[in-house]
Amino acid sequence: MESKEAKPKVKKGLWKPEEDLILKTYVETHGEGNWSTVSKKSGLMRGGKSCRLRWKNYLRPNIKRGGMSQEEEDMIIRMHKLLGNRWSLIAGRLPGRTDNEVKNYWNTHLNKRLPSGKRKGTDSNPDQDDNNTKENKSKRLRALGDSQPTGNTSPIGSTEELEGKDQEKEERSAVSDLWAQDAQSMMNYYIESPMVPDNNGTFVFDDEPFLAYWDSFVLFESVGCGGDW
DNA sequence: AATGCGCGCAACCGCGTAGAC
DNA sequence: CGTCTACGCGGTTGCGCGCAT
Repeated sequence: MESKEAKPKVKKGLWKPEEDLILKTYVETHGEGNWSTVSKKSGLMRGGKSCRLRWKNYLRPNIKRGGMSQEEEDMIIRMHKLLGNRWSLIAGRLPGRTDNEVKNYWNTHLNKRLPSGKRKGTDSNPDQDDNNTKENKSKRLRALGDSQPTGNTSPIGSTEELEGKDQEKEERSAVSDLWAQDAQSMMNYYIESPMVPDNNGTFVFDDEPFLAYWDSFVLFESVGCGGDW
């Protein structure tokens, strides 16, 4: 009974060191992308998603593992207040950190520490709870505009499709207001108490990182979604 | 010393979006 | 223009470890 037609082709579970080595070698040789073919060509019996996740979260160069610094923690909290559960965006501002790690860190360390912290699975910002349902997810993405390096759609592009959709307009307006308020407080915060360079140099939030951090906000504002704060 | 419980982390799953055909 | 495929993101689950009883 071993030769079954429905044998599981895709391996699951924890990655073994040898699997890591295979994947790392393969990606370093052939580059990222085409994850669906990586498993076949490299000999790994893993799904493309699994390979991509493993590379992105653990094998990629410059990955920083281990405890978060106070600055990183503070950054996560403030970014989450601004962005909600936009883990990839938050992680994008933390050099060497991945969205998965940020997400886990939030769920396990930060969420419970906050006054209104919720339990696992309902980790959204209370202020934005209604906005974090799957139903509204795509709406929010369009309204906020994703600053993905892949060059995603402009938030403006979808506005033309909103004819008669007052609900979406209201939502966009509400989001805009929220951003304006929080951006203002963010600006005040960094003006009054700017980040200082970390002792070990792992995290610097002084000049350029600050600008890099703000570029998404500027992008958002510049596309006409926000007011002038 | 053994058992149970809780916590943290790694990985999987489903959905949405973008690009190719 | 419509359909298909691959990629990326966020939510959720399961496993392993450490601590308390």
